[in-house]
Amino acid sequence: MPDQVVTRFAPSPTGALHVGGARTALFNWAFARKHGGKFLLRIEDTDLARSTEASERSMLEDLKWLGLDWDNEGDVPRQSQHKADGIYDQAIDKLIAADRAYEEDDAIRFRMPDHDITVHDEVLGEVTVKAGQTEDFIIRKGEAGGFMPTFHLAVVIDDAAMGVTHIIRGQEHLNNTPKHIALQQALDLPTPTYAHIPLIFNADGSKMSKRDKAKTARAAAKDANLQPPPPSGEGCSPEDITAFLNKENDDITIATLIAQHLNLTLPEIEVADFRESGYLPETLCTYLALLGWNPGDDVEEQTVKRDYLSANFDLERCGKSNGKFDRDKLAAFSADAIKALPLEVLCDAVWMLNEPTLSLRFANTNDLFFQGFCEAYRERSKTLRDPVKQGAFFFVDDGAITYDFGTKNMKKAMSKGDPNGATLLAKFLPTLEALPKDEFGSAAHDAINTFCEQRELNIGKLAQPIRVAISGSTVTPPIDATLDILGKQSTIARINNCLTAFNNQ
RNA sequence: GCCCCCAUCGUCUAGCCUGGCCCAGGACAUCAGCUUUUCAUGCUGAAGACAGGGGUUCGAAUCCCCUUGGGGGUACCA
Repeated sequence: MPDQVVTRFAPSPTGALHVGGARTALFNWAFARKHGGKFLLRIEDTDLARSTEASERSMLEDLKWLGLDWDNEGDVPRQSQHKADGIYDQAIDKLIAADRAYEEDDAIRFRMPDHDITVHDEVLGEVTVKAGQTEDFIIRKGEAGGFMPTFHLAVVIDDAAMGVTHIIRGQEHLNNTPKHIALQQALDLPTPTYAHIPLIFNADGSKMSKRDKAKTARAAAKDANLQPPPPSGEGCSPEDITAFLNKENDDITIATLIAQHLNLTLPEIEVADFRESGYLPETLCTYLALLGWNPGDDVEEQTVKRDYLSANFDLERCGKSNGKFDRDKLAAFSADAIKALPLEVLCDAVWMLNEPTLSLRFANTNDLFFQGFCEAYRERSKTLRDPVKQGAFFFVDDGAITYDFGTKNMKKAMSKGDPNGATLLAKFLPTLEALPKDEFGSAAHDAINTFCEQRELNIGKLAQPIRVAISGSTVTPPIDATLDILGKQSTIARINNCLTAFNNQ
């Protein structure tokens, strides 16, 4: 191990940071932290046409959100700048002078050596590529590419310039490594230690890509028998939608529109998607770390947090085989993490999601009713969005709750038995009305108990009709907590509405 | 096609390097039971894998070879 370990994450800013990149970043970060070294960032923007500043900004933001801090904050090198500084041209001149590179058309090609090259990989072991197996490759693009260095030349030079000692990257680069080693040798640069980590795929083995969103939206549209026009909206015409449904494009905007219209969640691919869906950054780090790395001894998710990784991560325990991204497992980790959160932290995290409906009923994070709301849903939530999703009935007007008394569960709650739920509900209403506004939930709970005991009824006989009345469904958190959050006024109003609707059906 | 990598339950994996403690352990998912005023949670239990074939060895998930399967690369993308 060198005196000072230096790792780097070097994304090309051509889109959003996606989970594969996030894991690469995480491993580089963890390895550097473990060895008290440095974790650096670099922007690989040699592809002038595809690189954007917006993408660069979003990637840095996503890394920050994940909690992966880098040590060259404020001084993140960009290859386009290095090009301007002339450091690539110097190397090219040197290679041409030594006859290790030659011009072809207006590009410059590196001459591969005629000996075998062995990569000493920390996770895969020794990989030898025979002489003649790798073709001479372009190191500087022609005029069309702005005479920019290619990725191969730029990485080699920049890694050396930044003093990078360990390169942890995806296995898609394994075949590039002999090229890079050859370049390092020709340029008299040291060869860093390499570690190629396995790739991440979808559960069905396909590549995880943005197109999955379009595919999901299309499939859902087909299932719902969505005819072309429906969701058209801002900046999107019926023709656009037809084109999208006919697979003429994979426009994410249209996919998102359809998803909203159909009320479905598109598969998360990029880090930002997971944040948007309400996953905690720590949860994503844990899941990603365990997909490809494992501390052994049956150590599982509850232990493998960022701090643990920065103290224990190593290359020896990286797996060699590709993994499949399992959303159920991530969700399970997320549910566990949410359960373990201190209440204030949970409240802040839910509030930060900026759900517009939240401020309709709650003042701020310190609102005791909001805290009750978060507490009521913590055990039921897989993501931070779940409280608002599952508790949507809290946020509508009392008159806007709709009742469908025809479904099996609703029938059971309201119509079955003698007396039936609706009758019990009507009988119980005066008792509720007589209760004080404060501590309404627990008072109501006591009243329900008494009411049922007197009549030798199972508590559910009354609790279920109340659930139905206040939520329009048979599922809510425990009655006392729910009524506490909802308050006396809304509870009474909803019960009245419900009884009216029931009698009018 | 050629080159490279990989191969344990459906999934992520422990065990493999340093063969015997492994008729293979954990987690997620699944199923069943208990808890329960709904939904969850929680608890208990069940089912579930060494890709196939050859070797080596007293003994192989562990070492070697072949086959098969999966993946990556083969760009003036990174």
